[in-house]
This record gives sequence, C-alpha cells and structure tokens, in this order.
Amino acid sequence: MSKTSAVKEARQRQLIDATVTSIGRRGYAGTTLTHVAGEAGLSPGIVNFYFKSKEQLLIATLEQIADEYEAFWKEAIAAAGESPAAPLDAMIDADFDPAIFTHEKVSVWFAFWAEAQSQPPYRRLVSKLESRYFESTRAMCQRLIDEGGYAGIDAGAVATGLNAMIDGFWLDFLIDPRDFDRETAKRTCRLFLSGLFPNEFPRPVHAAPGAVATADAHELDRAAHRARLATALRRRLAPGGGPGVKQLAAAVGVTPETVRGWLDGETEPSSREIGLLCGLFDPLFWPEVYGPTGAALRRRLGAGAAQG
Amino acid sequence: MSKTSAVKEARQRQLIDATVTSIGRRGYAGTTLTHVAGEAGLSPGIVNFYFKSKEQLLIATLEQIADEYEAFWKEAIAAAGESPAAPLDAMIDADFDPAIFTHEKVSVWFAFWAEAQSQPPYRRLVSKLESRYFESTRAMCQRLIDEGGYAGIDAGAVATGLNAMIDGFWLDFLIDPRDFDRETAKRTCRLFLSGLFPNEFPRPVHAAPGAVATADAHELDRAAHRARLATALRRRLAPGGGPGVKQLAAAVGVTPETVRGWLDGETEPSSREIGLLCGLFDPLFWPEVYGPTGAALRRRLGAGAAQG
DNA sequence: CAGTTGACTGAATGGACGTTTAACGACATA
DNA sequence: TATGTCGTTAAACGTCCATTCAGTCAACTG
Repeated sequence: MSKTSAVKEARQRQLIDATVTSIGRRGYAGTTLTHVAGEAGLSPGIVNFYFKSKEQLLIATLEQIADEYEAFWKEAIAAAGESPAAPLDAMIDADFDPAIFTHEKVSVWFAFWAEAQSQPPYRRLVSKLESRYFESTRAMCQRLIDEGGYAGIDAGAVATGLNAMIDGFWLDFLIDPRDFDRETAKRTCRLFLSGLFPNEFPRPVHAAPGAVATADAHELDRAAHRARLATALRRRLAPGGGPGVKQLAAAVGVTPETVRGWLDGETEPSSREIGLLCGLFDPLFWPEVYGPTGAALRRRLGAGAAQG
Repeated sequence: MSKTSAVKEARQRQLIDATVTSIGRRGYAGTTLTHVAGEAGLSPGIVNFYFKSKEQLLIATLEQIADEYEAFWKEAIAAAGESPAAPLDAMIDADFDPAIFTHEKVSVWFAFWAEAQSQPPYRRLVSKLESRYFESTRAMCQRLIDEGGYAGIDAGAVATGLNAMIDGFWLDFLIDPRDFDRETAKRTCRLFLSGLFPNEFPRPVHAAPGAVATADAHELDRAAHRARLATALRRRLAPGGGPGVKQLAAAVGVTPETVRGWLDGETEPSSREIGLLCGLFDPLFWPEVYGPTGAALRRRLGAGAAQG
C-alpha cells in the first residue's frame, strides 16, 4: 500500500512538473496532455489514470506552485532577523529568489492569473493566497510603523503598494527577461520603502561628502542624514499652504540660498538653525530627520545615564 | 470602393470587439471563432473572410487595445498641466480611468501577456509598447528631478517602480475586482512618489501642524545659543551618575575633544550631532537649549501654516 | 509454475474546432 | 429582365485533442 502510493505520488509529481514545463514553453492554451505525457516520458493515457481529467491536473499544478511559493515566503520571513524591518526585507528577497522566481514559474503564474478570471477554481485559490500574502505584509508594515515610530502611515497602503510593485516586476520579467535585473528590482522595491521608513530603508544618495564613520553607519551616516533632512524640509515647504523658501529662511535667520543648500543636501544647518527648525515644525520633524534613535542611543550610554 | 472598405472596417471592428468580450468572459483558451461570431451576431465562417485566420484576428485584437491604450495615455499626458509633476499625475489617473481600465480589458491584457511568452508576435508588440511607456515615464521623472531640484534620484528606478506598481494593481483588479478601489490604488501610487518628490506629491500626514513665523532677533543670537547649549550639556554630564565626556562622544560619534569644544562654547555640533543629542537627552534638552521658541511661534499661527 | 494484481501502453472514439467552399439573397448595372 | 458582384451563410472537411479501454508486461502470490 505504501509502495503503491509512493509510486502514485512520484508519478503525479512527475506529471505536474511536466505540466509546468509545458505551460512555460507552449503557454496555457497550447498545453496538451500528449505534450505533458511526452515531457514526462510517459504515454498520453496515463494522465487520466493519475488525474481524473486535464482540469484536475491543471488545478493540482496550480496548487503545487502556490504551496511552494507560500512555503518559501513564510520560511524566509521566519528566518529573518528580529528587527522590525528584517521580515519585510526578507520578503522582498524571497520574491525574487531564483528558487521561485524563474521564467518558467512566472510564466505559469501569469497563465493561471489570466485564466483565473474565467475559471472559478483558479480564482478561489489565487484570491485566498493573495489575501494571506497581503495580510502578512500588512502586519509586517504595521509592526514597523508601531516600533519605528512612524505614526500616520497607513500599513495597508504600504502593503498593497509593495505587493503590487513586486507583481509588476514579475510582469516585467515575463515580457523582457533579457532586460530584467533582479537586484535593480529589489532596490526599487526598497526605494519605495525608503520614502516611508527612512531609518530602516536608507535611501541611496548620490553625492555623498566625506562621512565620519565612528558609530553605527545606519544612525550616524552623514549623507543619509542630509538626505532625510532635505526630504523632511521639502515635505513642509511649497505645497498645501506651507511656507516658501524665503519665509523659512527669514524665520531661521539665514539666506534663501542657504536653505536651498539644505534642500539640495549640499550643506546642512548649524546646531542653532536645526534646533529652530525642530521647534518650527514640531512635533514630527525631529523623528523624521533623526528617526526613533533616541531609545537606542540612550541604551548605548548605559543605565543610570542622562535623565533630561 | 470606399463603401466596401467601410463595411469591411465596420465588420472587422465588430469582430474585434466581440473577441474582447469573449476573452473577457471565457478566457483566451476558451475563446472560439463560433463564440466570437455569435457574439458579433454573425456566422462562424465570416471570421476567416475578414481575417485570414484566427491568429490574425487575435493579433488585430491585441493591436487595437494596445493602440487604444497608448492613444489614451498620450492624450492624457498632453492634456496635463505645465508643472513638472502634472504629466506623471495625469498618467496615474489615465491608467485607472474607466475608459481603459475595465475588468474586460484588463482580462484581455493579462490573457495576451500570459500568451506573449510562447507567441513571438504578441511578445514583440507588448515589449515595444512597454518600452515606449517606460521611456515616457522615465522622461517625466527626469524632468521632475531636474526642475524640482531632486538631484540624486534615479529617474529610471522611479519609472520602473511606478510602472510596476500600476501593473500590479491591474493584477489586483483582475483577481479581486470586488475588493478593488480605484482611488486607493491611485493614492498608493502617489504615496510612492511622495517619498521621493515631497513637494509635488505631498504625503498625507495625520499629526498636528506646526507653524512658521519670523523669529525674534535675540532667539537667533549665535553666542547665546552656544552658551545655553554648553550649560545644558554640562548639567547632564559628570554629576549625578550621568555619562562622561568620552561616553557621550562615543554615542554621538565624535572625539572627546569635540565634545569639550561644545562644553566650552567654542564650537557647536553639526545638525546631525545635535539631533542625536536631542534624542539622547529627550525630552527636556531641546526646550532648554532653544527656549520656548516653537511654542511662541506657534502661538502666532499665521496664514502660512506648515503641515507637520 | 499458474494466477493475480497493478502500472502502463497505444490505438480507438467521439467531439470540438478552424478552415474551406458551394450556394444564396440583395443590390447594382446593362 | 439578365448578369455579375458583394456580403453572408451554413454545411462539409479535416485536424487535433481529451478520454476511454482492451491489452501488455512485470512483479508478486500461493
């Protein structure tokens, strides 16, 4: 009994793999049982022996790649570090990992996505998987928002946006595999996150003046600091009735040219000036520029240190 | 001659529209010429009269929705305002406009994308369209970067990311049309851009707004600032179990000598360093050094209120 | 060694589909 | 009215495909 079922499972797996290959090569519409059986090195009739019908074979194929995908992604999350950003980071890596992100498998995904709209069984399976994936991403974003001090960001929006971007890159890969670069895609996903979580996902800065790297690069990197400062300032200027460059310059007591230097990330305010900026834009300006590093810094100073 | 060609074009268009409907309802694999002709209210044989083959009909169908899509998007850009961000904004709107963003058409797009991988004619057409679309997006991003003073941002990365996110939302719409909301999708696309171009795409922030006004001369006095800073620092050092100069220097990432310069009022921290000090000695450090400046300024909440 | 079971084959079947084609009606022309 | 063209139809043809099934082969059983 165990032997026969072992053979059965092996054959089923063999046929499913052949189906993936066939869909990858000939497309969904062009995949026939004869091709599948031929790919598996078996005769055509065997398919209806191990699967009731072609439809059952295709459903089983979808189930397998869905299971494989979900298992891979969950494992990647579980293996991620303990920092709030680590699982998100791991998920991005997982979605472009050669283990599941091959041209063949991406082709199969799109084949089933396209058919899902007219075939309820596909749609149900895909929809549920997508829901679980989204909910997981949303929870990770929420945790990052809570623990990172990013109140005011909508975790659901970030999660849908990130998922959408990843799926979109899958499409790019499907259509132009030659022009596609994994690392660029991952970097761009992180570019999205860097605009929202600047501490955990530092934005790549082009012109970086000499950095003083005595402490943690993350928290103390000078170029990153300037970039965050520039972003925080820009966000508070022109739009929505905010002050202009001239008004801000006057308020802080510098020239508009100086402010423009800050906005470009070329210069930075003096300690007096940035203090005024913090006061002017209280209460979110400081955390936005410096991040929620206060607690971490105090921990570094030791126990009974520095009560304000 | 003109009459016959008019009939010909009408019939072709009729059949193409029927093909779109059929693919939308039955999927690519489930679409037959009998269905298409029936949908168009014609007999099956007529298809091979106006199109050489089924393949030609399908290619013509893809060409039509591609042309329609491209025309719509280019017109939207052309009709956009003159500000550097307007075309990007218009493109986002266009991609979710009910004119081209219907469940039927999105289904057809995915059907062809899925088949593109095994059918060279589809792939060529789709690939070229995607290239033009990307290049247009990239140019718009580049213009925004140049004119908006965002040096250091990679226009290509922003463009690929935005395009990917939009395509990903199309997938969301395909799989779960019920749960999909156009406005949320567009807002999330703009959320991505808000992290990069905060001036043109303001991020919705929930917290209390701050204010900007002209600061009093004495509040800006540099020497007084340094003196208050030195006092505030001294108060938190040696006595009462606080950190020593070396510890503080290490925490902020500077030399002890630098810290002594601050304590003497001879030098002052950089903007990055003082931000870290504020974080270290939160919450009373900032008001002690800068005084009630922020509160005083906010009391005068004027017209040009800044969103915090 | 005969008998039985299970895995697998490959030809047969029946239906669906794309394509072809002969025929038909409407309309214009002569 | 006769003739020819154009648009269209519907039946017929040939192919391909999923499915079925009788039969083969090997391994195991008693």
